[in-house]
Amino acid sequence: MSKESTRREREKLRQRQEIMAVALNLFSEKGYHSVSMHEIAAKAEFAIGTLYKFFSNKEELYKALLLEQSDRFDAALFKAIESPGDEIMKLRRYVQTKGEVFQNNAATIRLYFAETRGASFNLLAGLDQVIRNRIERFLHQLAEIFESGIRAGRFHPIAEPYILAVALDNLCSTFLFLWLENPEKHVYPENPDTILNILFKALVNP
Amino acid sequence: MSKESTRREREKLRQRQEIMAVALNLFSEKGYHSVSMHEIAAKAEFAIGTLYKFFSNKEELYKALLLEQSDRFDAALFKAIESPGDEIMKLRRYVQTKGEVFQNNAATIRLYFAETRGASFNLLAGLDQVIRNRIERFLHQLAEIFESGIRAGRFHPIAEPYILAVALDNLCSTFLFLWLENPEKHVYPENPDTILNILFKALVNP
Amino acid sequence: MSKESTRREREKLRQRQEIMAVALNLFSEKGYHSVSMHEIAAKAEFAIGTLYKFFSNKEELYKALLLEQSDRFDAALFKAIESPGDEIMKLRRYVQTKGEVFQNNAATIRLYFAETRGASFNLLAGLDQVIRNRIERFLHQLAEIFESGIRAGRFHPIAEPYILAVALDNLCSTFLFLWLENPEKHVYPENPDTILNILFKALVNP
Amino acid sequence: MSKESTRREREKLRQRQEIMAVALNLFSEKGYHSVSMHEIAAKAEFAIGTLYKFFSNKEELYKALLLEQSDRFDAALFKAIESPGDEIMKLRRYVQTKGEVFQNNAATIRLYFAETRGASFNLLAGLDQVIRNRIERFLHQLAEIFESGIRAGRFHPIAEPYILAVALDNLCSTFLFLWLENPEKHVYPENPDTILNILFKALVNP
DNA sequence: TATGAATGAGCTTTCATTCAT
DNA sequence: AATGAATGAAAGCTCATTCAT
Repeated sequence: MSKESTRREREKLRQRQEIMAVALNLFSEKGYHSVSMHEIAAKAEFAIGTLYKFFSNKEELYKALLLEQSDRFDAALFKAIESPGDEIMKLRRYVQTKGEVFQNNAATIRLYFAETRGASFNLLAGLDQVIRNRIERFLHQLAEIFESGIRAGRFHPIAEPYILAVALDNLCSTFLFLWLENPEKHVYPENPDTILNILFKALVNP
Repeated sequence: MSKESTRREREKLRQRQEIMAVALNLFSEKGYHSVSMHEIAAKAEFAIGTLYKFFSNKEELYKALLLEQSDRFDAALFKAIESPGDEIMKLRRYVQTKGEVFQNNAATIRLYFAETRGASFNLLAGLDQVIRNRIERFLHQLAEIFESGIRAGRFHPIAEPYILAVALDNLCSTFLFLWLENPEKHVYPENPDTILNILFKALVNP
Repeated sequence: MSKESTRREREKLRQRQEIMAVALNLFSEKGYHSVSMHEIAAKAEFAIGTLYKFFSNKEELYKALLLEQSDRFDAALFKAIESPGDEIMKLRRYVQTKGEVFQNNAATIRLYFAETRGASFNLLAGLDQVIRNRIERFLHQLAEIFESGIRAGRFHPIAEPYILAVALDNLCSTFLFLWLENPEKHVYPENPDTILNILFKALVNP
Repeated sequence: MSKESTRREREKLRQRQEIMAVALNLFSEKGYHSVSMHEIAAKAEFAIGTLYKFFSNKEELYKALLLEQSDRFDAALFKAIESPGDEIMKLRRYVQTKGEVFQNNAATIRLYFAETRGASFNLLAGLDQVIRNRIERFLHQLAEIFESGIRAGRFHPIAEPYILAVALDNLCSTFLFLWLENPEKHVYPENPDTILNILFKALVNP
């Protein structure tokens, strides 16, 4: 009986993920408003009513999608900066992991930026508050690495740690967007130092 | 007689701008798809038919909005980097001007990023080709400043000029988005050097 | 003063006819519903308000058009069958006149059949009652010719005179429609007897 | 299970026919442009969306209507002229069948001629090409009967067979229209010979 | 429990008509 | 008297959502 219900639950979860996978592809390809619930149902080979058993409305499906993906990314990035090593190693791993995550989940990234669909404009706004908090928490964690490096005399205190965290994250995103937009022309550097050097090395001659 | 027709034209222009102002606010608040032409008409206190006298359809109204605003921004930014002075002065003026433009046109900026409305993900995609070309042209102009600085031995050649241009531009945008989203918490630095230093000064101790 | 007002009235009539001429062309080209009052106004180089000075609405303009044209056709056909001569000469003149009228007024004929636009289906229905009465009156006049011919022993009484009138009129229309539809292939016979013979000569061998 | 799906399909077909019946009545009463999809939906007691499940747009519904009816008429008329017998018997049966079809399907006939909805004038133009071909094919078949009669020496060769076919067909239509418009006053002759005599017997005394 | 037929609010757009100038 | 800017009812159509089976 417990086994039975477990099997059922597993089956349900599998169906839920099947729907989300189809929705992810469609939303990232065409944008939120250009995908209909019927289209998702048809491609996932479920009845439209079944979709509404799993997600109470279109918005919920969309949010669940974002949440699930953000979860995976967050875990991977947290893991990268929490692993042992000095500040430079941690940043290096962060740059590398962010690149891998982006490149292995192009559809999801597109989803993030495909359509903010609401009162929002900024890369964060329009996302679920849960996701925004998650990103904020991560940036502070990243800032702590800079702070620790500065305290250790390893980094110059050229800006506030949080500013530096935002700057590094943004620098990575910039390279990744260039790559996403035109993979032939722009390559996300395999060596993380290429990006870190923009922060680490002096641009202006002394 | 000429006076008469001038008054009419002025009146027409005023109405057109009134519609655009209302549309700008609504689109930037709620996104393209969540604003109806009736809503715009009602808020602008015109009959729905009158909107269609000025803009042949919703898409045209939206594009006209983007184009007009992009025009103003482009002019301001070009002026900033074309004014006399060495490379550092030009970049400084650019950072400052971009900040002013953003902060004085928050609604417009929201519009730019409110909704890409398509299968796109990148911040440029989904925009009118005219605007994309304009942005691209500007980035190349910005890249030339870096290139000139490198040739003059004033900058270290730590990355390709175009990459540096994109990086600086995105760095500014990122801080401005943080400010836009939460003006109390995040302040766009009044001193441009705060941003430029991230690129200009060594982060890692030698 | 009387001269003055006469000149004005003439001018007004000229304008009215100018509008009707433009409307006739547009309606016959595109059909009633596919022509807008604005289109007519623009092509006639009048303000839209001016059209409404002459015709209280679109329907009225259309009806006026039909009425005026029907007037001209009716006059021509009546004249044809009222002119002196025996029954055969009258019918001959009728066939010839109907041909000339059709061929010289293709646009108008198209107008008649372009769109019945109402609860109607038949070639008469949907037309103004005035026009229907006019046509009915004409057919009776035509029937009288057949009756007179039969009474004079000049025609076989193979059917009621009214039936014969309808048949002859329809025979002419048939030839003319064939011609209208494909002027190269089907020619309306220059010699009226070609049509009359279908009625006048035996088809079945005795 | 199969029974189940059959019942569903029958139900669907019934609904489709219900919509078409309502549409037929409305279109034939008021003409294509003067009937709205909402009106059809309301009268058929369906939601507007349901109409669009059956017919992808208004035009399709209209065409489906014409096609279905034309199909039935075509079959009946072909059957009439293909049944055994000499040319006169075939023509007689044709005249009779056409009369029956018209009189039993007044609404449909009205539909055919209710509105050509275009720049067309001719009774055929504006119809679907499929229907026009069907009519054309039928007229040629009818022409062959005349030709065969002429070759057999049974008919005088007073005109080209195709012309005679068109003439007979239009003659029937004309009388049927008179009847349709005013059933009390004009009677479509019960005896087909009344019409055929106009073609078959000499009108003018020798 | 899963289905998908049915719903109808709400969208964009057109155009006959009005009326202040 | 002539104008044409302004109006808004109403059209065709879509699609998120519901609920009887």
